[in-house]
Order: sequence, then C-alpha cells, then structure tokens
Amino acid sequence: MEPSQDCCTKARLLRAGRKIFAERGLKNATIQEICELAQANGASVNYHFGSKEKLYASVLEDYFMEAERRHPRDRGITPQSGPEDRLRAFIGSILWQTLGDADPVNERLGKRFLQELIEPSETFVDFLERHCRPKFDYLTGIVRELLPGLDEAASARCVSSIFGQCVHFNLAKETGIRVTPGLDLNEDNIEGITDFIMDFSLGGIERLRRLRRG
Amino acid sequence: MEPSQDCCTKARLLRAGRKIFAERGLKNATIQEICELAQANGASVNYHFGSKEKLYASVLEDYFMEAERRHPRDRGITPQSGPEDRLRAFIGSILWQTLGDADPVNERLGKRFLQELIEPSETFVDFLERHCRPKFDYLTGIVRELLPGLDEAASARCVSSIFGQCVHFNLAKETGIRVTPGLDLNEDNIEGITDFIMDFSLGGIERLRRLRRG
Amino acid sequence: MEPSQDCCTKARLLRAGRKIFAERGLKNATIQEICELAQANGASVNYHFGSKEKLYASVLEDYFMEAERRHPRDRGITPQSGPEDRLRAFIGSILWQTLGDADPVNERLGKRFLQELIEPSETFVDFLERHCRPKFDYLTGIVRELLPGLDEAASARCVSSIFGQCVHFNLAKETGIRVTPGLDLNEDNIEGITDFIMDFSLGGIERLRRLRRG
Amino acid sequence: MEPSQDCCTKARLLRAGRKIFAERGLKNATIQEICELAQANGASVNYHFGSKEKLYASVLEDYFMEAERRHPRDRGITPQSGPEDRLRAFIGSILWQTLGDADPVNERLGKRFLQELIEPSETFVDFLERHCRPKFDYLTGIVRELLPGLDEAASARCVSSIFGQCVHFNLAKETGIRVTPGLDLNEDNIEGITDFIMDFSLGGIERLRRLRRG
DNA sequence: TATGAATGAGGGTTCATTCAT
DNA sequence: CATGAATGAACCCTCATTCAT
Repeated sequence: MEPSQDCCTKARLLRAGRKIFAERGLKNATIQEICELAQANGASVNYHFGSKEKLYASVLEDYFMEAERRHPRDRGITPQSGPEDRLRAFIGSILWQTLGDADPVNERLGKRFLQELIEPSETFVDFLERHCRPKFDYLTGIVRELLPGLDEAASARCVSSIFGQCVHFNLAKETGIRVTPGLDLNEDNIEGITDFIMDFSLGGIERLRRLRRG
Repeated sequence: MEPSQDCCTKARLLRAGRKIFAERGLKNATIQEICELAQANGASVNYHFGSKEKLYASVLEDYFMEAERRHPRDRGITPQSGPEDRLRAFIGSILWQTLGDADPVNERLGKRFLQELIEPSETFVDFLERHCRPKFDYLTGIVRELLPGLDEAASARCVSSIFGQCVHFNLAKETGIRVTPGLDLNEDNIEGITDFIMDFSLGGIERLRRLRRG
Repeated sequence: MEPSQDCCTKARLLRAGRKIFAERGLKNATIQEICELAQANGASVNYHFGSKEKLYASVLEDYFMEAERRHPRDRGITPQSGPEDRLRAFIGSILWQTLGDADPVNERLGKRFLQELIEPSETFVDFLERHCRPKFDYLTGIVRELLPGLDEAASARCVSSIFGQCVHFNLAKETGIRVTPGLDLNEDNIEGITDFIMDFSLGGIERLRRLRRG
Repeated sequence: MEPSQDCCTKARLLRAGRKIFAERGLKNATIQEICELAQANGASVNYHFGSKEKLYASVLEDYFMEAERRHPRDRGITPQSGPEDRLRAFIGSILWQTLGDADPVNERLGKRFLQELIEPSETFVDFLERHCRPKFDYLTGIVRELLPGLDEAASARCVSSIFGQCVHFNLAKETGIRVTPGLDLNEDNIEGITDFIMDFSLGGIERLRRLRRG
C-alpha cells in the first residue's frame, strides 16, 4: 500500500513522471510517455493521481522534500551555533540542493521548481505556503539576529538579497554560464561559492549596520 | 515592408502576440487567439513569421530592445562617472525594466524572459549572445574597476551576486511576495530598492577588498 | 439475499442507481458515481447486477412496480363500478404516478421511463410485454365497454387518444410549461386535470358513438 | 460559401450527422463515424460547428425547419377558413411530419426531437422559444376561437389534450405498436388518424362547451 | 461476498500547419 | 500580400470492465 516499493504502479509512475517532467516540463511532457516508461497503462496516471497536473505537483513536492532531507538547512550546526554559522549552513544547503546533485534528473527538476516560482500553478500556491514560507521565515530569523531592530521592509530586502544570490546560480545554470564564462558551477566549487556568498552577504550586512549607526 | 506601421498586419500580429504570449506563455498561447486579437487570418502568423516560435522570439526581442531603450543602463551618467555611479545606474536600470512598468503586458513579459533564461529556446541562445553577453561584460567591467586585479572566477561570482539580487525581484514578483510579506515592489520603492542593493553590494565589495588585502 | 434490507450493498446500489440514473440518464450516469453514493466498491455494480444496463433495467422496473403499488389503476373503485368510474380511476392513476410525487428522484425517473418508451433498450422490451401490455389491455377493455362493437383499429386509436393526453403531461413537464405557460402541473391540480381529461375523453367517446349511429 | 451544395464539407457533415445522430442519438453517435460517412477529417466537425453538441443542435433545427416546410400547419386552408379547418390542418401537419416520412432517417429524427422535448439540451431551450412556442400559440388561438371566453388554464389543458393525442403517435412508433397491436401507423392511415383525432377532439370541445353553458 | 488495483478501448477536442485561390 | 477551408497528429481523459486476492 505504501508507494515506496518499486513494484507498485503508483511509485513507478512517480519515478517515471520525475524523469519525463524533468526533461520536458509540464506542457511538453505527455502522459503516454510517462506511462510507457513506467510500463503502466495509459489511464493509470489519471487513476492514481487524478490528472497530469496532480502528478506534476506530486513530482515537484517529492523532489523538494527529498532535497530538504538530503541537504537540510541546519546541517553541521548545533542549537548553540550563532547566526553566522546558521546563515552559512542555510546558503550551503540551497547551493547543494541546487548544484550538488549529480543526477541530471534532479538537476532539471530544479529548473521546473524555479519555473513554478515564476509562474505558480494552482496547486503550487498551497505548497508554497506549507513548505517555502517556513524556509523564508527561518532565513528572516537569522537576518534579524544579525541586524537587531531592523524593520520589516529592510529585513525583507535583506532576505531577498541573500536568497537572490543563491537562487541565481540555479537560474544561471543554463544561460548564465554562457554570458559569464568565469562562472564554474562544478560540484567542487560549491563550498567556494558558499564562502563567497557568505562573505559578500556579511559585507552587505556590516555596511547596513554601519549605515544605521551613522 | 517595415512593420512599424499600425495598419500593417505584421505589426498587429506582433502587438497581439506580445499580449497573448505575455498572458499565457509560449505553450499555452494559441496562434488562433493571437490572430483573433490582431484581427488577422489564422494562417497569417505562419505567413509573416514562419512559425509560432519565431513570433515568440520576435516578441521577446522586441520587448528586450524596448526595455533597454526606455531604461538604458547608463541613464544619468557621464563618460566621466566613476564605477559606483555606473553600478548604481546599472542596478536601477534592471529594476526599472523589471518592476517599473505600469503596463501589465510588459510586466508579464519579464516573466517570459526569465523563463527563457532558465530554459532557453533555440533561437534565444543567439539572442543571448548578441544582447545579454554585452550587458554582462559591461557589469563585469564595472566590478573590475571596483576590485582591480580580481581573477576571472571571483569577478564572475561577484557579477552573479549583484545580478542575482536584481533579478530576484523579478522572480519574486509572483511568489516571493507570498512568502516574504515585507517585500513591497511598488514603483515608488524602486529607488529605495536600488539604494538597498547598491549598499548591500558595496558592502560585499568592500569586504572582498578587505579580505584580499588582509 | 433479498435486497430489501438497507444494510445490503445490493440494496444500496439500487437506491443510489435510482438517484443517479434519475438525474443523468443511462449514458450520462457513471458506475463510479453510483458506487460512491452507495459507498460501495467500483466493481460492485458489475458484481451484483452484471452490468450497468442491467442495473438500469432494475431501477426502472423497481420504479414502475412501486408507482403501480402506490397509485393502482383501480384505486377507489369496486368490481361493480361502471366503465366511466374505472376510466377515471385509470386516468387519475397515471397522472398521480407521473405528477404526484414530491420526490424529485421519482419525478425524473418518469422521464427515463418515457425515454425507454421512445427508444426501448433490449431488456425493456421484455418489461413492456410483461407489465405495460396488460395495462393497455385493461384500458382497451374499458373503451370497449364504453363503445361496444368498436373494431380493433378504432379502439386502438381511442386508447391512444386517451393515453396520449395523460402521458403528454409527463412529456410536458420540462418543455411544455415553457411553451404553454397556462399549464400548471402542481400536485393540487392533479384532480382537476383528471377531471378535464375525463370530460374531454368522454366528449370524444360520445361523438364517436354518435357518428357511428348516424 | 452556401452550405447547400453537396461539395461543401459543412453540408456533407450536416447530412452525415443527420444520419448517424438519427440512428444512435447524441451520446452513442461518434464524431469519427460522422466524419467517415461525410468523408471529412475527424476535426472538421469541431472546425465547422464548434462541437458535437452544436452539430446535433444544427441537425435537429434543420430537421424541424424542413418538416415545417414540407408539411406546413396551414396547408390547404385559406385566410377565410374557420377554426375547425385550421385545426384539422394543424393536426394533419403534425401527423404527416411525424408519420409521413418514408425516409427512415427522418423517422428516427422525430424520436430525437421527442427526446429533446423530454430533456432539453441547453441549445434546445432557445430553439423551443423561437420555433415551438409560436406553434403552440397558433394552436391556442384556434382553441380560443372554438371556445370563446375560455380561461388560460383551461385553454392550456385543451391544447395539451389535442397536442398530446398527436404526439403520442410519435412516441408510440416504437413501443406503442407492441402493446396496442390494433394501431396501424402506415402512411395510408394518416388521413384516417387525422380524422379520428379531429373527431375525438371536437367531441371533447363540444362537451366542454356544453358543460360551461349548463 | 466483496474489493482495490489496474486496464484497454475509445472519445472529443485542440492546434499548428498547409494549400488552393 | 493574404485568406478561408481543411487537415492530421496528438493529447488528456473517461469509463465499464476484469482480475487477483
């Protein structure tokens, strides 16, 4: 009954959908192709998931949950860790989730996820509230520790600046490297990039702190 | 022959395509809908542009060129302006292009452009080389002036950090405001956001400079 | 084994089928919807009734038998009653069966029954012979008493005229009231309509009698 | 451009739809079968008519208009004709429309029309208002001439009784002859049936007149 | 007795594209 | 330069039915 076994049709559909949707996106993927790959009947997607869109949503949710499990935002830190350590872990988490997966399927699913951020489908809005908002709240908490007394608008901008730097590497995977040849997104560089974004952001935060004082 | 006249079918198709593609994206838009809006025959898109994709590419190119014309990256600066002024103009240019258009059609075309950055179509790759690369080279030049002697990888990362902050506001237009309520992307705030990104980036650059010295 | 108990799946299916078939008709109803309403498995209809059509036939038969039970054609008359009383009881029976049910489910099942009269399914032909033919024979007997010596063709036409008047109110339930606004099919009017058809038919019969004599 | 020519795809589809819909009804007919018969592409129905339902509505409307043209309700009467002559022409018109068509296609379309009367589709409601209501108004006018001073409810019932007798022969075509063997609906009997219904109805009307006076 | 999973056939509809005019 | 008609491929989905348990 649990779809975690490979023998189950539903699990096979989920895996096949993961692959096909990753390659082609929602509109260009076809149910038939997914079913062929899953060695399932052409009606099975509608039977098990209700519709193509619902399967897509399941695939994306599955991808996100697994990424969070493999690269949690609090990896390597303790409850006593200061905000800087937590920030570094957070930045590293996003970069590893985005760039650190050798599996090309997962790599492409990151793009699908980004597309949903740009133009969310109906089901994704729920997902956003349930899973992404806490993630942003977590980052906001760190920022507020680093810059106590910051008003909401400023902390939101600060969160946006940090998150924007991270997510841009996901966005740049395909085109950014064409226009910025010096960008090397190999897995070996993830820690280096993490350090860079960390330094850049700490510099920004320091300057904000200084400006507010002065 | 020039599609600049309003009476010309080709110009009407371009304008209609702009609107429909902005609303629905490439796959969800239909030629027929575009032709109806343009009061043209259903075969006219293929006649004038060759294919749906070609019209889409034309729309995107048109959008980009117009945005660059309306909010040039060197607005308000002189040849004698220093790198900081040029950086501020550049950041402001992107933000105005992205957030500063009251026209909802243009606002949505920004999302289409972002989608192409994530997963470029065949024709877009050419476009990227022709128009986006110079833009990045320009930003890279500014960064190199601010941080002389920076190696290529570091300057690429720095460009990415600056650009990522700017473009994230475009990405966040739909979903970011849901998960980061403090983010206010009204037109009135564009200058404020420009100042913020400018400060944050200058802080990052300062810290990089300091770290290299130390 | 008897489907008269409420707990039995078969009885629940019959009741659910009654409702869904009444609402949607044979083709537009789906087995799944029926099973959901009956809180039964999607395979149970085929298990208990053999096929969708068989369940439909059961529903219709059930509906007819119940209607005959609730509004028998001989209600209020005695073996000694004359043909006029028996005719009035018959007409009233049909009208009460057709118009006198507050339950919208039964009201709609009347339409399904009419549809079978127009285009009978295979199983319905048997049903017709078993249950409807005796009903017509009964009416024919009354007519022959009122018009002794009438040949078969004429008595058939007479039966048709009487029955046609009755059944038209069933047919008119949906559309007739649109094109004939004066028609009021409320339950309160059933006796009045019965009287009307009775008078109209007696008038017709009288004239037939007169014409044959003259 | 006019769909009256046989060469036109739209006209061929209409004719093929007439045949297939007549045989199978709306739900059981398939677009593909219609297109095959019309030697047209499977998408042509949607191209020319918008949907299966729209083609069905066109077929029905076409059938009705043609029937009205071939057997007009005022055939053989003059402006000076009295209400009895007009009533006879009306009754004869319906019977000829219903029973007097040697073409089995038209004969079956009559059943489809009846089905719409029982359970009208959305488009049919419009049709009803435009075409059927005037027909009923016409009959109501005749009845009022025959029974001056009749209130609306009574005249509506009278119209219903007359129309019910006529339409019942359409309804009885399939099943009525099974349960009322004496009914002979051959074309040769149409005039005889017309006379019968005429007499029966005049008898009913006379009695109503008598009852009101007494 | 009853069910949950799975299937296969088929259906209506969409849509970019083509072609004769 | 432009169009109205027509096409063919493909797609998602529905649904009655089957089968192993």
